Amino acid sequence: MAKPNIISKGDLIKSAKECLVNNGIDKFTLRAVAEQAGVTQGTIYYHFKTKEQLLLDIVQDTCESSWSEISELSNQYIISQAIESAKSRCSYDSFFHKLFLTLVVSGFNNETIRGKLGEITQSENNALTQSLLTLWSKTPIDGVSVETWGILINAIVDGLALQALVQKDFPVEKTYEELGQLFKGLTQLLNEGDK
Amino acid sequence: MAKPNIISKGDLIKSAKECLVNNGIDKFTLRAVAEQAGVTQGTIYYHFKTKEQLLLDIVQDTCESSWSEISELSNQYIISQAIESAKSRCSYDSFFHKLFLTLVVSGFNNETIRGKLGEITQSENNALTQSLLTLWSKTPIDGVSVETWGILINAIVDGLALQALVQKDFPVEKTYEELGQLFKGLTQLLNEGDK
Amino acid sequence: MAKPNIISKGDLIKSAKECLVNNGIDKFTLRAVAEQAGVTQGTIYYHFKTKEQLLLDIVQDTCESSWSEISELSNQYIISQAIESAKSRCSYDSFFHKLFLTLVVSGFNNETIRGKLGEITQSENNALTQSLLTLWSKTPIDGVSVETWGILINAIVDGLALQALVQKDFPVEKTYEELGQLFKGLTQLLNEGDK
Amino acid sequence: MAKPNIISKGDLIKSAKECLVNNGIDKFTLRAVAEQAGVTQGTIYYHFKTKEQLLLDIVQDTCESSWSEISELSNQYIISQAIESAKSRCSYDSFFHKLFLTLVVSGFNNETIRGKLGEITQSENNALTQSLLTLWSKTPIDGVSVETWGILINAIVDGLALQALVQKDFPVEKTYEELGQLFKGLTQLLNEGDK
DNA sequence: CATGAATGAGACTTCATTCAT
DNA sequence: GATGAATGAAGTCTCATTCAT
Repeated sequence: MAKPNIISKGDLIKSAKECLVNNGIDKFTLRAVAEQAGVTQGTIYYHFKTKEQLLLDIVQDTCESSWSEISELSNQYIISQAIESAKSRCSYDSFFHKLFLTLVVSGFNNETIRGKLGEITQSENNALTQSLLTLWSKTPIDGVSVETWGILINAIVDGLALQALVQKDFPVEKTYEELGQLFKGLTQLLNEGDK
Repeated sequence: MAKPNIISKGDLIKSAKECLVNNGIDKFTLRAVAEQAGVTQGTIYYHFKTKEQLLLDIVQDTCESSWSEISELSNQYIISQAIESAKSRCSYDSFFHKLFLTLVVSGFNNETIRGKLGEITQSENNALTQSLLTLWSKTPIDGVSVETWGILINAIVDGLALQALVQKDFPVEKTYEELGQLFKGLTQLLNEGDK
Repeated sequence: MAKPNIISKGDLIKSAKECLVNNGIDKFTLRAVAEQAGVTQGTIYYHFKTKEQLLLDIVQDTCESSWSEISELSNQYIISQAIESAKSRCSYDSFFHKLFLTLVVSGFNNETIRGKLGEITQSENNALTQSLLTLWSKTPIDGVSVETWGILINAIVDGLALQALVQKDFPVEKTYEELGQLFKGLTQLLNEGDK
Repeated sequence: MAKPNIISKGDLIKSAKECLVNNGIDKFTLRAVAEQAGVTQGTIYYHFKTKEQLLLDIVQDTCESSWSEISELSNQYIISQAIESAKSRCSYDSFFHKLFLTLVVSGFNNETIRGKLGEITQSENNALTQSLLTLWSKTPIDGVSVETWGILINAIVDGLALQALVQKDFPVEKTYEELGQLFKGLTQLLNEGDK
């Protein structure tokens, strides 16, 4: 009774991600993943040695997606566009941030996961810093390195997402609007300082 | 064979928190909690109707602790001290943030938990805004309301904690030092603007 | 739905032994043991940490039973009675030897089990040697130490049991009858030699 | 992607035997056999209808090997050489006896296997008896038929092997040395009796 | 108050087996 | 001939939960 459906590893990972986000971490069962993907549990074990390996592959996949976005950012986009993208993922039901935070929490007891998430976060910081450098000749506020600005922006994006995830009526629109103003203000400071 | 040890609900909650943070969410079992507290599983059921209720009580307890800290903040402390306290909890092994994020992730599938965490986050925002108002007569950067500054600071604190949790060598010291400089810088802007 | 039936570890081990012998080693499942004992699988796990531990306890129990028999042998019985007892366990459906051989085969991949079975076998050898020494002043055949006679008798008993287990029509009666004659003959040799 | 390796049934049986002995009966899986043989599971199903059939073929093959040895024994070798060969297979890691006992235990729940093993054992007994008859004109001990001597020798060989399999420091050398003495002694008895 | 024995559902995992290619 | 993808039943084990004592 073997149906060679040829379901790919990628398909399974996608189903697994949905499962993880929709069912929550403690109902993230292989049975649920199998159902979601329309295969049997055995099939999952044909592709992934263990549940942990599946989770690891989810992390890997998530990081790779992030990385490709980051690469585009550093090359083509400027800060304002990065923030625009962050805003679009800042909501009470953000798939992206639910997934990310769930993985972070899983990582608390799995150094491999934790390490990978750490790397990707650091890459984000670096990319943001590079982007800032194309915008600012120097820091707009003395004592705050552009490197740290990169870290802070990333922190703000994650921190706001976190708030939006727990506050149904979080003012995403307003906050991001003013965050934009903040950047304008900072950039203006630089120009004034030049005179 | 009943030992009238008189273990309090609070003791159990404390043990449960430790369990949750140390063992991770998927090894957060009632047996583990019982062992941690030095009682049997039955005892837990004497105090909590279900496991979910225990989790809810953990959230409640955590929120209450937070609330009492917030109250102190609004009344007695100023921003710089709040930040100092945030820095002390920003580390790779932060019990507080591990607990908080674990609860947030649990909340993704439990509106009660999520709601409580949302409330407490909002309270933090408000308290920070109040604190800022005692420091700043108006916003240091046009277009960014003091309310939003409160939100942003809170976001930064959580976002930095998140980074520190996944990056073993995250530069906590340096980042918080420069975050301090940022505040000084902003406050100075206000004073300059006054002239 | 907890019924405090108070089923003892010993009861479970007994059921497990029956299961092992009746169902065979590859159908020796915990479900089968549970059914045999009239409890649920969970109950088994309450008493034994793992399936392997249950098997180990079966071995231990079997060895202890053997040991108590051996002790009686050395103290009260003489060789001929030991052989009588061996004969009674020599059959196509011998519970004892089926169990023993099954454990031996399990031991091929478990040094703990193997070690215990080795110990008990050695004890049997020793006991037999002691028994022989009360019967024979010296060896009836030059060059064969009484120690070795002990080993050989034990080997014969096991070897015959093995044959009986695979040959439906093995002549147990006749063989043991002549084995008795053999001992008589050997003992007689000694007496003749004395003259 | 079919590799016409032309792996023979015999090769698979050999791999399966190794698997059975090395991994033990409960890790005797078709996947393991396939790996051992360097083919995929499907290939095994091309050659054997079921796993049970493979096991049966292992038994068959083992019996045939035994039979050819036995034939040689009856025709060319004398008892002392048979014993020499038995000694060489009497060890803590005897592939032969591990395999044989494993098959015996499997046979407890499979009459086909059991029957075949019974037959081969009986053949061994007969061959030994025939060999003895070329050596002894009559039994060295009254009341013990030469037929029974054949059975007893076979039992000793298996029984000693069993002991060696569970006792790491079983005195194989010494025991077989004295077993040789025993035969010399018995043969001498005959000669003395002739006078 | 608290325990310890028991449960039953469900989790992860393995494995013999099938079948299109 | 042989493979690899898939299945589904069954196995080991965990865990929230119950309840008599």
